[in-house]
Amino acid sequence: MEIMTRSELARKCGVHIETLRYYETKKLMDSPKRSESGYRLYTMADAVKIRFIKNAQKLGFTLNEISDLLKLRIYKEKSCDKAMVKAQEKLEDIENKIKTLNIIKMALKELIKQCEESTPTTGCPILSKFEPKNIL
Amino acid sequence: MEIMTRSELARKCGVHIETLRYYETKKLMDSPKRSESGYRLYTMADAVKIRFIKNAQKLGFTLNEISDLLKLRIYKEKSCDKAMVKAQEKLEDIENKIKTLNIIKMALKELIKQCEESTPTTGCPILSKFEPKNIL
DNA sequence: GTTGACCCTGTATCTGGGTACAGGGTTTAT
DNA sequence: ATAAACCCTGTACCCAGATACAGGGTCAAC
Repeated sequence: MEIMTRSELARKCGVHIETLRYYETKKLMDSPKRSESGYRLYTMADAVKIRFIKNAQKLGFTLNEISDLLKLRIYKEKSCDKAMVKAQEKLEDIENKIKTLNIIKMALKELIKQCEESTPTTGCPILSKFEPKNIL
Repeated sequence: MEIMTRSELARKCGVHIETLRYYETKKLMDSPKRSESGYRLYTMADAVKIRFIKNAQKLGFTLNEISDLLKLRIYKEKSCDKAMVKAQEKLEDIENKIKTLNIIKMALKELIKQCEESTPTTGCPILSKFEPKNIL
């Protein structure tokens, strides 16, 4: 299992076969060695890389950001500071997203509450609340 | 200002001119009346609709979902129940997103903490944490 | 020795939410 | 009366992150 074909690596890592080629064109994976007949030959190092990418995605990093992280991984010396900065930036990013979603959540809850309290004659507050200039 | 041209409506609502045509093809806006020469003629009702769409987007609704909401707006009678169900579904949706982001936030914080505690000899924990099979 | 399961490349398509541009017609101001 | 500033249509392009498909080559099994 040390050397794998494209579909084997894809299955092993739980990704679509075409995703591997996609990552290759995106320069996230480097071009693998080829067999005589041109088949891509992957190793465990490639599996590790895929997991790296997928794990970073789970933390909300985009493929472009992951590309930067992967470059850090190559220059292991002194890369920790940079990786930490990126992690901190991403943390702020995530925290901002959470704040925004909380505002949205409150607005939705308020709408639903008003809707529950409304009388049939006054029309739907949800629909009419969407009409003013600014709701958030 | 009762009757507006495309760029006037766009400016008034703070959207790109082409967005209006885009919404028209997406059936979010109905085709406006035309002048003799074929120019689109918009009214305040269209401005209200754009605001409706933009406000619903702020609450995290997709254009497809907004399309459904707009249909409810037409059949005002008995539409409140349906609108409330959609709002509740969206609320759950938002709450799930917040939960996921909180998990991500915690994972990032943990990584950063480990990074701060690490010694230069052990390598970057952020980068090596991205390698195992499951990090969340 | 042929059938089926792979692999290759290039290109197209998808979702979502737009934006841009070409090639033409119109309106408005000077 | 002509130039700027609009408008029209159709189509292409953008981002991200893939996924699909066509038309061909290869490999392993029976």
